[in-house]
Amino acid sequence: MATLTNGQVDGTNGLVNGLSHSHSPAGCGGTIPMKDHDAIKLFIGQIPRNLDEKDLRPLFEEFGKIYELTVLKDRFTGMHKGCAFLTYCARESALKAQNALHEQKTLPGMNRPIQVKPADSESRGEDRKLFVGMLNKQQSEDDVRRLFESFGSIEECTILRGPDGNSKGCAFVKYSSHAEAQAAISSLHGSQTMPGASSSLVVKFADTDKERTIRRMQQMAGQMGIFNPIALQFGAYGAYAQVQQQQAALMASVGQGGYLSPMAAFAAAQMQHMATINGLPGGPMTPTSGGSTPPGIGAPTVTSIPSPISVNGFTGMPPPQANGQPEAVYTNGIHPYPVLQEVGGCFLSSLSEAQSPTAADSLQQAYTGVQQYAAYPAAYGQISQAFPQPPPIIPQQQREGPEGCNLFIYHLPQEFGDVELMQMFLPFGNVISSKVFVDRATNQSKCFGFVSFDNPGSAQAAIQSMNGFQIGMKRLKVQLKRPKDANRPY
DNA sequence: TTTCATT
Repeated sequence: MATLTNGQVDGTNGLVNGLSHSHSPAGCGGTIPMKDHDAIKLFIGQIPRNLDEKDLRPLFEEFGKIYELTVLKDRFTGMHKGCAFLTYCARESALKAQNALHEQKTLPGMNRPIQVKPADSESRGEDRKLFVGMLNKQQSEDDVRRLFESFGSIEECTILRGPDGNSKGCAFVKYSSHAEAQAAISSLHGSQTMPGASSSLVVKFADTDKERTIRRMQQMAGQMGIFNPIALQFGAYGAYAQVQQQQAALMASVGQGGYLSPMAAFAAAQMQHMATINGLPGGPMTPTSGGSTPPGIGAPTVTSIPSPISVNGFTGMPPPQANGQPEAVYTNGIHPYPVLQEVGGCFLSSLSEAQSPTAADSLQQAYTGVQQYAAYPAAYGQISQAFPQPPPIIPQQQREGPEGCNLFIYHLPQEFGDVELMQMFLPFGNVISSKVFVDRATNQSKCFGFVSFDNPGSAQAAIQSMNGFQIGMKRLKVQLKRPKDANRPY
């Protein structure tokens, strides 16, 4: 059917031709719908983005009277998100639809079958969903089910696959209860090594939204090209344009206390930072937090942050305490640069419920990831400053600081030169020198270098925030430089 | 080795 394979649906019959029996429920035209008190809201996934409510309605109406059907759209762009919520007047209709459709049919243009299942809001599934890693890539969903079925009733089992359909060697398994999931972890985690897997089976609770957010931010940081100094200096304003939309999204989500897309947060924070540095007004980023918004959830309160125009302004300046976090959560009381940290705080404020001294370790862990994330855009701000304005102090000569002030940095991006290296570390203090080592023959960076500060505190702060910082696929190694004569036996 | 998406 050409209409469908082209993804062109005329809205009156396109989809139904393939899927429904053109049956209309009798007796419900024109009535005001009422739903049962035990109705179930269904989540519908894998919907082609060119189908709207009126296209979808016929497909679902055959299972009963629809109370509400809403295609999810981006709040600002209006972009179809490829999924919908569906509530039938009768609970029974939802069950019938789920049975008949879930994973049973692939809509035109989609490469995975339609999803019809209770919405997250109906159940709260996170605490019974497991991530299973280190599977053999040949193992099917059924194989995984067999492995897990003795611990409880499995509601969902999905092998993660790439675009080519190949297994990524991991899966999600959702039980009907937390206890069942826990039992599976106890019995299966590390219990065996699948042929071809590089280590033993991993069975753990799947990431929470927050963990996923953090993971995504890290990935995004690698993707956006912001670690490439060329892109940084010449592409900053292009990036600015690209993300404006997302900034708008950030504003409203923050204002409404809604979900904050990591991309939006990241982009907005960058722009905020740039605006601040360039002495521009913060645009529409008026903090709207208040009322029930928890501390730290507000828009990054740039207005409350001293303008970081002075390079020295970064030195040892204690940032505002987002969330009222105790000092203890920062190792040694050393703080990353404040601007993005507040955005970090935004994500973390909810991670840090139920604070207690015993929670300090896990908090520290949580902070480490975000702190790392938080740190770079500070450097980014500095670099963007270099674009419209003369660059900050460039060291005229190699100077080594006192012991404890000199850092060795490994796994630098290939493109990084002395200046980029310095800019990356400026947020932590006065950089008195920076040197990337280059291959004499090729003039290519050897991807390591040295940075010297004028005081050990700055060096420690830099280690704290930048060691392990993910850039693309690599993580920076940032440690104290060994004293000159160390490790020389002669 | 953490998903395509959950107002």
